[in-house]
Amino acid sequence: MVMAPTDPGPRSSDGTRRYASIKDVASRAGVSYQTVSKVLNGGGSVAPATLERIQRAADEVGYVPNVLARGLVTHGTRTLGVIAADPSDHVLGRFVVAAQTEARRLGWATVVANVDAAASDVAGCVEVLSERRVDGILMAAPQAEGDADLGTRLRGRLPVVSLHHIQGLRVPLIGSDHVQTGTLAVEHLIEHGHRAIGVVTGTTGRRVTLARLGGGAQALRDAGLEDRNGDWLQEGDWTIGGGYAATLRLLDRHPELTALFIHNDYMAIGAVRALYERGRRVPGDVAVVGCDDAPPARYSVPALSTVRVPFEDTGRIAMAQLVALVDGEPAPKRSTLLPVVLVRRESCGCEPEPEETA
Amino acid sequence: MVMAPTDPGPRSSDGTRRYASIKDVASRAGVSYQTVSKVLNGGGSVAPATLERIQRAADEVGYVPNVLARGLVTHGTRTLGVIAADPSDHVLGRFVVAAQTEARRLGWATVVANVDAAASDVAGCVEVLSERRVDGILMAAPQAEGDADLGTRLRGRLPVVSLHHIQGLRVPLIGSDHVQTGTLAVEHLIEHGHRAIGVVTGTTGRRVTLARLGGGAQALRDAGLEDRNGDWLQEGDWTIGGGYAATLRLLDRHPELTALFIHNDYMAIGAVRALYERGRRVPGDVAVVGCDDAPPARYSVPALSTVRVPFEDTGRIAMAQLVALVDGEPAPKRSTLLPVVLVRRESCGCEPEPEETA
DNA sequence: GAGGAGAAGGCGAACGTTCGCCTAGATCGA
DNA sequence: TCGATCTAGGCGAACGTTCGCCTTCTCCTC
Repeated sequence: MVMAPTDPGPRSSDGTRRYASIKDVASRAGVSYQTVSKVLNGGGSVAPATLERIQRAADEVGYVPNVLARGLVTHGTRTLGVIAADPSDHVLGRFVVAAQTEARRLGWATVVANVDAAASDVAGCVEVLSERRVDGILMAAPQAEGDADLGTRLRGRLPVVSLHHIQGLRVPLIGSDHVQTGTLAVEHLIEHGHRAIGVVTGTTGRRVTLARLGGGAQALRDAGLEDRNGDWLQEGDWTIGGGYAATLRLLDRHPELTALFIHNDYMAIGAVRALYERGRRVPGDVAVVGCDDAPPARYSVPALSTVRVPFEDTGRIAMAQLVALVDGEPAPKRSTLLPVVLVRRESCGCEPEPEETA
Repeated sequence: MVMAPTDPGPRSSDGTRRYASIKDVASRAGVSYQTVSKVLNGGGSVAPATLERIQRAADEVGYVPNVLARGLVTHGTRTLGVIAADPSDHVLGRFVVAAQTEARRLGWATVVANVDAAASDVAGCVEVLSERRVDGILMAAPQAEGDADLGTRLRGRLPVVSLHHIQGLRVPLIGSDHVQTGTLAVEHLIEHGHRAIGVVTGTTGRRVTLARLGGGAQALRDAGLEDRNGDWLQEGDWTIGGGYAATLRLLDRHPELTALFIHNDYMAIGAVRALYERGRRVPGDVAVVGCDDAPPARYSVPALSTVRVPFEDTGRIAMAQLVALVDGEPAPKRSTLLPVVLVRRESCGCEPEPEETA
């Protein structure tokens, strides 16, 4: 009795298991390897019997195409790179996953290079991606906004679509209407009768921050109120802890404040905690409106009023745009701005609207 | 006057900008391309002048090595793949980023393939990664635990290190001590005098869930209490909303409960909300202990007592282990279990310990 | 029964690298 | 002066594909 081999796959000269190549398939099927290539790519004319034989052979040896070799000759990898900021920021995480799902739907593979919170290594990410000859890049690392190098590093080599501005490089931007976000939030606080409104901002200088700030200021002017600046604004860093600390500073400077506009929901959670520790009730003493509609917002106590940002849509559309770009369609002339919507819950003082259960 | 060319880089026959190859560098430096290869890889003996000339030429044309071509001949890409569950779960996000940072430190590049919450496409991820001939895979998609195919798909081709069990495949596992997590949490509730302890579990059947459950049961037995099952246990799905709903069910079945052990902090946030809506105070009426020490835990109102899980360490160690494996070191015989620690905050009824500011 | 069309599949070259081996010249010691 | 040794760099082949073109059959039509 002959032992069945434990593994039919081909081996290298040193005996280790090797990926089967197109040639292994060919010799097993008794054809030239070019014919195998033909079959695997669905082109050319091949007799049904041969086709079936080749397909079976491929299965038997466990053939996995070598994208490296293919890319070498086709000058394309059908792979898109995503440079993502620290994905534990759920907001970007959702964006990235939506983008990847869309890419797969369109027949493209994606690889993501994550950069840590400090964005210390965007350059490294670009390198990793271009060494692998991705066909395009989706930038989702707002921390890299100030990176002057990035523009030159990316210059013209590859199609790029970005969530944020890139210095020295004109790329299609996509995102939501941050100005509107600021306007909606502050308008709503004004409707509730608030005049002494503090703001916990995102990172200073970041475009989102500027836009949300600008939208808020506009709402104040529209209501005939003066736009107070200076220490009515405190900088946060998008984290819960940052929001907590900024709120504490705000309360020290302006104990008379009755409302808070906070540039994201995580900071808003920190803010609510800070208010709680200082004995202020939300919304009784201080009303709070955040941004993003992060998952905890709805379930906080009190439930957080916020401006919902369509992250999934953004990811989907951004990726679709990138694919179009790679396919040679002209870049859109203007940035894409998705609208946002105010979600009234408890922290602003509204009777909450009914929400369907998740 | 001659116009300076806007871009010195090489172009393909159709006029589009092309990546410079080693041959472009060679002709510019006046040497054979093999010599360029020698220089770029730091091997061989080359005259200092030539070396400098080559390096300058490489800079001038903006040479970026082609990992595809290199991989073709070296049979290795110095790239590790990570299969990650939906990274908007911050907990996995932190793990992944830590792992990637470690890989970079060790001189390896990483690409991550994200799979959505339903884990509908782990197979696709494995495919994407093996087509790209990554040298090893780090699995971080607990949703895929039940995937029977996965094992065969991965079988023996590549070194794998995993965060979770993979059916039909013996791979080094790494994670934290989930049994201890359960024990610590329930012990602590018992210390506070609780006897009627409800549990909101993670996804049924998942190993983490089983382990945390087992640890809790052990704590009860050790205290001479009977381990109540059945409807003292309600299944959540790790999300805030899931925790909220499970807690509501629990309160319906057992209004007499005085404590809750919840298998992660996000569900715990939902639980606190549910208790609040039913008019129960935390910790006054019901004590709550979660797991993970997610960022919001510390800043919730009340601050959430929890069992801290060392995600960053896990990611770092997992990646280091994978690199070792790829480098040919023998696989560790036993799974790696990192210890966890109880963090007493407000929701269990303790005086909170002082914490340093983040 | 010659000519042509179409089907089936083979062949060679190229993609951008690495790697081992080879060669030409310089240096050196006896 | 001869050969040995070293240095600097060239050469050919291979990696796993794709792609355009070529060859051989078979079958049909007039």
